[in-house]
Amino acid sequence: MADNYSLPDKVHVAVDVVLFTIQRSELKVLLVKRLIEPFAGGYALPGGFVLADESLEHAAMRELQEETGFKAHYLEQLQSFGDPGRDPRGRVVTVAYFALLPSEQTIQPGTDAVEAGWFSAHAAPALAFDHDRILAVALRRLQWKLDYSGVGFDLLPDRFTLSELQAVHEAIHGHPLDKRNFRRKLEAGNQVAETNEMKPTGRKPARLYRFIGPR
Amino acid sequence: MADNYSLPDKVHVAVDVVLFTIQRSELKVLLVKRLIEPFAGGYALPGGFVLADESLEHAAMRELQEETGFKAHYLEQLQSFGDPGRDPRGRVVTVAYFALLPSEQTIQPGTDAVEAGWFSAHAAPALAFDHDRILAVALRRLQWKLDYSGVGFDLLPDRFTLSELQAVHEAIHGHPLDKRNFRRKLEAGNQVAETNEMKPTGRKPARLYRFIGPR
DNA sequence: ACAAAAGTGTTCCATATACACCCATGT
DNA sequence: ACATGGGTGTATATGGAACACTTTTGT
Repeated sequence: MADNYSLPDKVHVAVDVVLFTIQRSELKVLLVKRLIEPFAGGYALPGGFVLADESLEHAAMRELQEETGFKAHYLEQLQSFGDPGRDPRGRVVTVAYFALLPSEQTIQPGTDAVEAGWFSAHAAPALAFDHDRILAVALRRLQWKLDYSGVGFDLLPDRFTLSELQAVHEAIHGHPLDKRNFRRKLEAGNQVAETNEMKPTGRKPARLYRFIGPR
Repeated sequence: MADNYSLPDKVHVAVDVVLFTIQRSELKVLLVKRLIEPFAGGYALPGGFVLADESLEHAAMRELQEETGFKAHYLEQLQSFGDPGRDPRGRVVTVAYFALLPSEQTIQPGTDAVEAGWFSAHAAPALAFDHDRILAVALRRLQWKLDYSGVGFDLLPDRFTLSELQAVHEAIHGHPLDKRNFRRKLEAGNQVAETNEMKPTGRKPARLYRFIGPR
């Protein structure tokens, strides 16, 4: 770490959170409406500045909670974005986070501070700052993680049917999957265990499963 | 992005660079000796503070160049580290970068500003700050990228033998690979093309290859 | 009875792994 | 001539992809 340079006190650090959920088998992302300039009236990812004594993760959780009322079920760092000029107010480096919310909890957000809402993740409106780019990176990461870890479970309640889980995967990848292949892979992965409970579906009842093992 | 919070002007932004190279079939990482407190006399990753009007990538390249004289062949963002307390001087969020240098260029670094040197990446000394953690993350990323992209080529001169390339993979993964399987996978990947040149090896000459196609 | 989603196996193909010998050169 | 690393093929195991019918319930 160089000590032979004076500190540039004008660089600020923010966090932004890409919170995904599933609603009616569609992948949604949480956006907030900006009330003030710049980009007033436009949509942006929830986020804000990091406080002097909190970790980056804490800042991400706090901003999400304060701005939208939601508490993410899964949170991981995505990438940092710091091009000069990405924020017209000054030099802001943002650490982007990627978060998931189980579908049961996606009630409409409490409009405490700002207007927030769920938008189709695959067809989101144009966003403020470089948030389009951040969203695109988050989407790719989500698709990737889905195949290589059990991250899909964080989008469902703790008891779920296999068809519901498959719908999550289909919504994220944007194309249909083969039911039998999907189930075989799940068995092999030892990530789900059946329960004794059945879910009445209106037609033939479906067995409920629960998540086990490491994600 | 929250506007209802005053900006915490005490958060500084730095970059740190994990520069890998191959020397005598061993994976090495570039470390600098710290001349002043904190951690004076200890080793650390090269890095320093981001200037007000440069991109994060630019800061990474600049600090590497200034501190060690090296110019990375490949540079990509790794992850950001920002726990309060990671730097005893104050609140510093660092954006870590991951970089590669072809083995031909790993002459001893110019000791302009600080003492720098190459250390075994798998058995590096204890590092200042949280740089051990950063190095560990970089190593995992390197191993991962090696299998899923042509990143290994950035560690070799632009003409290389297949045995040299295999040695790079073995050094990074830390275990031997099967020669025929390794070569078959390369062919399938369409990432290398043979040249007409042969490299005299002291024994049977080896064909030189060059990198083609996307990495 | 019928509509609708739940559940269940097999075949085929591609990719990964294990393994051993001859070749060309410099000394 | 011999020592050294360069170069080459085959057989087996494993994982992914394609594909259709029966079952159970509510109406």
